[in-house]
Amino acid sequence: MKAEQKRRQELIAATIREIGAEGTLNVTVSQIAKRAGVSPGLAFHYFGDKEQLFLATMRSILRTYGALIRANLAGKTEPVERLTAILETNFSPSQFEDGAVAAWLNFYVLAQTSPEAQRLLALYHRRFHSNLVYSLRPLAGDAAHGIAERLGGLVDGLYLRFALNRSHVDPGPAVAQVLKALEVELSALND
Amino acid sequence: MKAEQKRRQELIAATIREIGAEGTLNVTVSQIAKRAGVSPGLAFHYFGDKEQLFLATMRSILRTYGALIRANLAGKTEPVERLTAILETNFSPSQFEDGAVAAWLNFYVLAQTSPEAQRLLALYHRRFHSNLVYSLRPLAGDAAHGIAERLGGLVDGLYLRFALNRSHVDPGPAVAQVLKALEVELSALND
DNA sequence: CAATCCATTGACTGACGAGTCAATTAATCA
DNA sequence: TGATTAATTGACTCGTCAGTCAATGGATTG
Repeated sequence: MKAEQKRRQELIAATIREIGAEGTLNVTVSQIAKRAGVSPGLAFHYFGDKEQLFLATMRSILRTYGALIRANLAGKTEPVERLTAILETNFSPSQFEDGAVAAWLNFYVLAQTSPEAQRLLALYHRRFHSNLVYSLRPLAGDAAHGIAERLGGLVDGLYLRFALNRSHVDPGPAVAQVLKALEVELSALND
Repeated sequence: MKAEQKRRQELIAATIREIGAEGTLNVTVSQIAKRAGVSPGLAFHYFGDKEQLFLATMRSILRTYGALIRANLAGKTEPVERLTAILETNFSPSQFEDGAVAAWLNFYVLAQTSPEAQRLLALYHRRFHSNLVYSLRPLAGDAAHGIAERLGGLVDGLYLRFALNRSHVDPGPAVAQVLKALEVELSALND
C-alpha cells in the first residue's frame, strides 16, 4: 500500500513537469512514465487511462492550492487582510512553477467535454467565490456577491494574461492590479 | 484565384466548426476537409500543415472581431458610449458561436509554444488595451492605463468563466459585471 | 483544338501512441 | 524456506493520422 501512493505521486509530478515542458496535453504516457522513472505499463496500471491520470493531476494541483490558501489565511481575521491573502495566493510562485500554467490551460480545454473536469472547475470556482464573499460581507454587505464575481474574474483573466506573456517574469504587477481593484471596489461603496 | 479564396474560407469555417464540435485541437485534417466538402489533400495544398490551418483560422476570428469592434464604434464619440460598445462587443453572440470558445481556449494552449500564436495574441491584447485607453484618457487621465489593464483582464476572465459554465445561456450577467466594473472605476476617481 | 496551367482527388506511407498482457521480480507471510 | 500475493516490466497490437504524390479533371488561352 505504501508503494502505490508513492508511485501515484511520482507519476502525477511527472505529468505536471511533462505537460509543462511540452505545453500541451499531447504528451505520451511513455514520456511521463519515463520522467517518473517507471515503465509505461505502470501508469495504466494505477490510473487506467491517460485522462484519469490528468484528472488526478488536476485534483492534486487543486488540493495543493487549497492547502496553500488555508495556510495563508491561518490566524488572519481582519477582512481586508484575509482578502489580500486570498488574492495574493493566486499569484504565488507555486501557481507558475513547473507545468502549472500549462496544466490549467489544458484543463480549461478539457472542461468543455469532460464532465469530471467541469465538476472540478465548478468546485474550484465555488470555493474561491465563497472565500471572497465571506470576507467581503462585513465590508460590503449585499454588494459582496457582485464584488466577489468581479474579483474572481479579474484574477482568472490576469493570471491568464500574465501566464501567457513570457516577457513578464515577476507576477508583482498582476497582484498589484488585483489589489487595486479591491481598493477601488471598496472605495466605491461610499457613493 | 477565386477558387483559392473560396476554399480557404470554407476550410477555415470548417475548422472552427470541427474544433467546436470536438472541443479540442485534436481533430483530424480529414474531418475538417470532409466538413468543408473537400478532400484532405486540398487542406494541405492550401495551408501547408495543420498548425498553419489553425493559425489562419485564428487570424480570421481576430479579423472578424476587429471588424465588429469597428462597426460597433462607428459614429460613437462619447467616451463612455465607446467604452460600453467595446466591452459589450466581447460578449456578443458571435464570440460564442460555433467553435469560437473552443478555438480561443486551444489558441491559449498553442500560444505557450508557437511564436506566431504568441504574436497574434499579443497583438490582440495591445489593440484591445489601446482601444480602452483612448476612451478612458479623457475621463481618467493618467489612471487610464491601469483601469484599462483591469478591465481587459476582467473581460478575459469573465469570458472564460462564462464560456466554461454550460449552465449560463445568456451572457447578459457577464456584460453587466464588466460595465459595473467600469462604473466603479470611474466613480472611484473622485476619491 | 492543342497546350498549358490550376484545382482537386484519395490511396498510400511511415510514424507514432494508447492500452494490453504474459512474464518477471520483489515483498510478505506462515 | 517455500508459497502466495503485489509490484513492475516492456514488447506487442491495433488503430490512427499528418503529410505526400502521382494521377485526373477542368479552365483558359493562343
